[in-house]
Amino acid sequence: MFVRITTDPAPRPHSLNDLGMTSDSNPMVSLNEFTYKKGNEIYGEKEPAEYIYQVKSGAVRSYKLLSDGRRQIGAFHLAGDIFGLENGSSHRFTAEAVVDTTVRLIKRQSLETVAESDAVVARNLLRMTTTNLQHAEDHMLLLGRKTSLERVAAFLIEMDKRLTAAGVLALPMSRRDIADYLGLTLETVSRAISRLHELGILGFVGNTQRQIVLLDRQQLANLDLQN
Amino acid sequence: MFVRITTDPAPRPHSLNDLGMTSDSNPMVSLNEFTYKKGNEIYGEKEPAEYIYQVKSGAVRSYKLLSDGRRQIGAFHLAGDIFGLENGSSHRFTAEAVVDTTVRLIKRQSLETVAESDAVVARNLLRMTTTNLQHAEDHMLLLGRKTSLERVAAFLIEMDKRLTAAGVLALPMSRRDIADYLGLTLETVSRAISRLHELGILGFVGNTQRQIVLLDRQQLANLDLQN
DNA sequence: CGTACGATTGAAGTGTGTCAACATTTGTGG
DNA sequence: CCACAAATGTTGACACACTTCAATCGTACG
Repeated sequence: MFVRITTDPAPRPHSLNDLGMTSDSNPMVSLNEFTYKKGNEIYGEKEPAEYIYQVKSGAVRSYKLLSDGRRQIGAFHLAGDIFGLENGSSHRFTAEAVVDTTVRLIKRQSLETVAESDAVVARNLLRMTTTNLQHAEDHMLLLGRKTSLERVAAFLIEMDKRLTAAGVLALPMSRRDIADYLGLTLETVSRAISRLHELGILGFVGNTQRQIVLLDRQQLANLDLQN
Repeated sequence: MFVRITTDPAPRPHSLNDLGMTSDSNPMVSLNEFTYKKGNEIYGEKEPAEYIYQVKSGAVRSYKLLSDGRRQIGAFHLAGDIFGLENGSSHRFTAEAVVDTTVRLIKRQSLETVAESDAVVARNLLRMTTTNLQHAEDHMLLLGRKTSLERVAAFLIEMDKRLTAAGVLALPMSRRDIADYLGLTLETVSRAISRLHELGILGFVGNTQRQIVLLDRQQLANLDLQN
């Protein structure tokens, strides 16, 4: 089911324009596109970072693995987000398509070359890195100190802000993905969502539970303690 | 109060030289010093960020609080470290002196002014922010997915790398600080250290347990799974 | 339409938290 | 420098939030 957003002049967070680069203004910078099937790897941890990416459509998870398979997802990247922006020459996460996903690519080196001479690009690069840092800092608080209900509430609020269309949260990622993002098990995530449903804080579209309706954002925000 | 930096050729991690700024090369940038007593606040979360800081001696903790008092320490800043480098105009952590601590101050605005025209300063600013981001990313994995023993092992390895003098770890921070850094309780930290002692992985100087000797770094590294 | 995958729910287990007692160290004032 | 008080650290017993294991259900998609 498609929801058509007619005109979208709204400035998205982390658009390529934020870098001060478009194919128009910088014909040197190539903006290629590529599509990944659900579950496919976009790049692996410790691989050399040749490109940075912007999600055109779909969703991406960035994660680290421990040697025994435990996984921590550091971030989900949704439409408009830029990811793969590492410093140093290699990626610090593995990135995979959560669903079929189309991304734009920018050669990392060309970006750095531009940044060297263009203060605007350099500053925006810094601002984006800082935004990522800020997200990581907030997530440390969540992972270190919040209860399962607070984590799930925070997650729903975050997703609500980022991908709500028509008041419905159509989460592209599985319970396992959510769990690995929140430092929980998928069962605990499921139980927390059930509990929020019982509490009347959220509802579902139809009988499926993939599409969530937030009925009481205020109560949800109260569950996730202010930091 | 002005402090003249005489000669400091030693390349510290994150020294002010890394910013490409010394009082010699940039007489515009003032390098003041200030000393904080143990436990005193250096700046508070959401306060306007006027300065950035470099630890001259001592140690600093940066943390966030939930409204009910739960605390997550995001980082410890030791001699040589630069902290308080936020983007946006306000601090995202509260910073406190763990012990009596002397810091150097740099006016944030003057730094940004220099960065605007000096690509070297700008790049180093980005590099330092990226280093912070990298630490936060690794810490998310620890907080989300590691056991208490793995966390404490990782902590000891980190501190060993950063402040070992003469093979002895003299931790400046309390068990509570360590716990709030690792997302545990102080009792769990204490038990983990006792366990590492029983396992022969670490010992103590004298009868006190404030000074820790790492007897088997290899075994300690094995406990903290590679990521 | 059936098979497979993901989600939910229940029951039982466990790692870490909580509460409490005691030990040790640090700080303070005489 | 000692004596005491206060703060910090250790250890034990018990509690509980979350995990683990397992069964069932629902939905998607060949």
